[in-house]
Amino acid sequence: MLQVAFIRENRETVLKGLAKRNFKNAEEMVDKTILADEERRAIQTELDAILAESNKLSKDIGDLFKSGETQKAAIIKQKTVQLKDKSKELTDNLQQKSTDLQELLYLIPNIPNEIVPAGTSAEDNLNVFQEGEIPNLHKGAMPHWELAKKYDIIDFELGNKIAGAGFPVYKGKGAKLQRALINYFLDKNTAAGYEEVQVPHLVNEASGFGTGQLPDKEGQMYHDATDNLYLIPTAEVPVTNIYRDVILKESEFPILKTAYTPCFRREAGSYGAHVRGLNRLHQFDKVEIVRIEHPSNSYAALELMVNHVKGILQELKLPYRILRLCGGDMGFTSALTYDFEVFSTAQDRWLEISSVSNFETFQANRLKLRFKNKEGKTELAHTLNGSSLALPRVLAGLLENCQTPEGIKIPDALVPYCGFEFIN
RNA sequence: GGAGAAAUGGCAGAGUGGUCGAUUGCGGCAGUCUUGAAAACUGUUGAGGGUCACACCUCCGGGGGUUCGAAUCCCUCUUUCUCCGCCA
Repeated sequence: MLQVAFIRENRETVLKGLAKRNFKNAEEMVDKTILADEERRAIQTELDAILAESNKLSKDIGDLFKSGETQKAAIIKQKTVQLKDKSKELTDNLQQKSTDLQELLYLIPNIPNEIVPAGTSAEDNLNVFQEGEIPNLHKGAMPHWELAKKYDIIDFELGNKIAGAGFPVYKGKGAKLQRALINYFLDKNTAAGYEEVQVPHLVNEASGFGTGQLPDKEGQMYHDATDNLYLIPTAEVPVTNIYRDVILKESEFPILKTAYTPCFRREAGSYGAHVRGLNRLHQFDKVEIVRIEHPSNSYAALELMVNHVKGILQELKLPYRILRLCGGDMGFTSALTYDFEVFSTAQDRWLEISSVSNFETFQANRLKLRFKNKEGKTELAHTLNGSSLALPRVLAGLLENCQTPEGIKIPDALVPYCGFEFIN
């Protein structure tokens, strides 16, 4: 969430940013927030004065008791009763106003970076880079779900039986290929300096709030009501929350983490042809990279992350492109996002396989993730994350683009991880 | 799952109703000494709100209560430790 002080002091910038996102009722929301903040501070000031007086009187009573002047003490005691009533009332008001303010702040998305293109939908995203050859497939080339069936490497019906739609079962070389991809991605990430971590796949409410999944995306996560835990929609949540409520030393920057986790998404309301096969799942595997950066370095870091993911796709020899997301298509918490899409030749469409974002201080503010700057003051850090990479659509692209009449030709980089060169 | 104990600043650990946001030690930072470092000595060192800056306010696991006054008493939740049970 944005800092109130920032909104207060940069009203125009905030409004401009929200306009880029096509955020509705921006002016109303922002002014409501500023007003709530003013009211909150006014109540706080009033309350503080009463508490100060009340503290003083209590001390006086203490002194009077010590010197045996109990009668005087009794008189002062009566005075405090009124103060107490007033302070109780103000405390309630303050709490209410703070909650109101908090709720407003939760509703305001991050301000897009200068270079984010204006726009309302995926149509307006900016294609900033593209490479890799789109293969000419042989006659009879198939989409991945048919290939999966033909070679018996992914069983959607079986997953359906065990859990439901969107929970595939990977079999034989399909399962092995999954494991190979995970190991390959993790190795690439650790080689680039990211420390590998294994994290819980369920998180508590505080973690959900920390990275911004709660309160607004509640319905997209699986929730265990008995213990009030959420199945993670991405490793971003547990990994970034390692640094919730942490004050770093400036020398600790940068922090680089990578984690493999399954990801669980309810994806309520998504049905139809474009979610077929591996295109959209309730459970999928992903290897994530997370960085905690000094504000002055976060955009250089974003660049590094983009180049890192590029390197992997080059090595896999998959045709891909990079989009700079427009204001309307960007995630709630992001200031700048690059999406990677692999071309699915048999489906003749691009599939998103990675999303790399700089959140600036938006998450850090919720997380209370700070560092001590050179002046010794605490300042919010910047958080970034990206997929490196999400498995199902990489697999879809791989199966479709690497198909030959003789079978699926595994990219060279993966062969040492798979232990086979062909799926046939 | 059952019984008992505990939760205090980066860490260790005092404090059991009144100038306590908190003794002390370690660690961190700055300085003195030193060619430099170490050691020693001196000083400094939690977070948030508020203010031009002070003042002032809040926070001793979370929430609630008693009291003029709570780190300290009561209730409750969470977590940790010890013992027992179960167990990959």
